[in-house]
Amino acid sequence: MELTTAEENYLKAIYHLSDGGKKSVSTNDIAAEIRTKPASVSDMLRKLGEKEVIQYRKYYGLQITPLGMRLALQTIRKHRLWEVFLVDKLQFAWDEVHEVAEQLEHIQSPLLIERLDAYLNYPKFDPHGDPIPDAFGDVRSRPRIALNEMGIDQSGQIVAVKDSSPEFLRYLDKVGAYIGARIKVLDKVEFDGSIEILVDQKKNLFMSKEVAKNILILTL
Amino acid sequence: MELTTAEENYLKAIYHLSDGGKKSVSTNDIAAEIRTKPASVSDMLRKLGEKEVIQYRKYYGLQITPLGMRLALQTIRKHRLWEVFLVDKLQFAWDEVHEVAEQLEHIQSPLLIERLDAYLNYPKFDPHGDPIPDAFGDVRSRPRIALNEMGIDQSGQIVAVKDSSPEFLRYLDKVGAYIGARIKVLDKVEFDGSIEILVDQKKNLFMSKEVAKNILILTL
DNA sequence: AAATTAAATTAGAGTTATCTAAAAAATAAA
DNA sequence: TTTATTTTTTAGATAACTCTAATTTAATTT
Repeated sequence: MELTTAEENYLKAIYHLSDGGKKSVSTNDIAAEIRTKPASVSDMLRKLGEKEVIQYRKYYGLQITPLGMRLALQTIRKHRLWEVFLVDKLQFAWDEVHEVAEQLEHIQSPLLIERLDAYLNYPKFDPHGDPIPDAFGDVRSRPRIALNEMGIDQSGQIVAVKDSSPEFLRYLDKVGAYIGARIKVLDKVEFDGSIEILVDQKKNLFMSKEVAKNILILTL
Repeated sequence: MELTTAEENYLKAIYHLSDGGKKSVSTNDIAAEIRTKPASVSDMLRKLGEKEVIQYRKYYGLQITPLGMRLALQTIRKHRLWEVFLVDKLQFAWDEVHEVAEQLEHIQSPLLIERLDAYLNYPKFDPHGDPIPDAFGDVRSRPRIALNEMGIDQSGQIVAVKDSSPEFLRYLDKVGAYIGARIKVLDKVEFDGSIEILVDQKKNLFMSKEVAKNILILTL
């Protein structure tokens, strides 16, 4: 089964929006994610249906097939491995990698990915803390909750971010919140959901709910 | 100036076939090189002419413009840097790199290429001995002649190969002819142009003219 | 110089992916 | 439960790249 670059991008978007096949996804959602028009999405869904990577009944909705799942995970694996390469080997900052990885993920060469994986020492997570599927598509995911859902005095470790936009990542750099940091919730403001945390037992950090929602924590 | 992947491939082919803008190139030659039909080439030449990367007068021929030269060299630079990466870092054999580099060369990211170049320690030649243009498109080319053009008793060093097909490169691996090897011409057969050489002062090697033509030597 | 052959180009059509505008179906509201 | 709204799909165009078949131009041969 061979997918075009566009098809891979749609499938990846569907995988992400459906949270790995769990939630249902709308045509409009996909259009927004891919930054295209709903009409284009409809057309592509028909094609993806014909290729049997999704099961599609028009007006009703879609479901990723096991084949589609496998292919989506393959693309995600490639994307995240390239991100690790860019950060670990080429000194990219974590907010600079997405766009380039978006291109690199479409390179077709199983040998290349095998070798890259080995060269990087079989990393389990990308620079944003997202798990890298192995060659069989298996994902070692850690149970994690958004920072805004933690209670006062609860402790944990930042393991990933939900939003990977350069704007958000640069903000985190600025305030010193990085993946791996130990944190403890000091206070929560009921009114607006903002939160105060202690980072690495030495630095107080105050942030809005909007920010906290995009920081994922492994609780201790 | 932005070129599509297809345009980059055509421009690269034109650059190679014209020997860097020296020789004239025919529509048929380009079609053969790109493995496409002459009709497609005509169409593309018109487009490349409009984009002013070549000067094109139909039925007469074409000439690369300085702009086209710069863009072609940029693509070649990327191709060869990726080849070095694949061989030096990912343990690819020199006959396995071409196809993958053909894809990687189209990744658009100036930062990526800068960083890759630095990471590889600013290599001057790719695994086949071809010079890598620097960021300004300057090429440090060495004067070199084909092995079949050398005279008896002449010595030199293998610096590059003309043919980069897996078949040819694997043959060279098998007989122990590698880039960097010191060689000396022991005998030449007038009848068929075949040649006998001494490799690294210890190994005798007999080869056809067809093979010798594709081995490039830096004479001492 | 006319006729033949070879090379290059145009015409017309197909594929992939996109769009706008219009129509159809499903959902929400009155 | 009819009406209104939102969502989704189809219809028809466009752009990039390719092809086959037909035509035009250039080069060769007689």
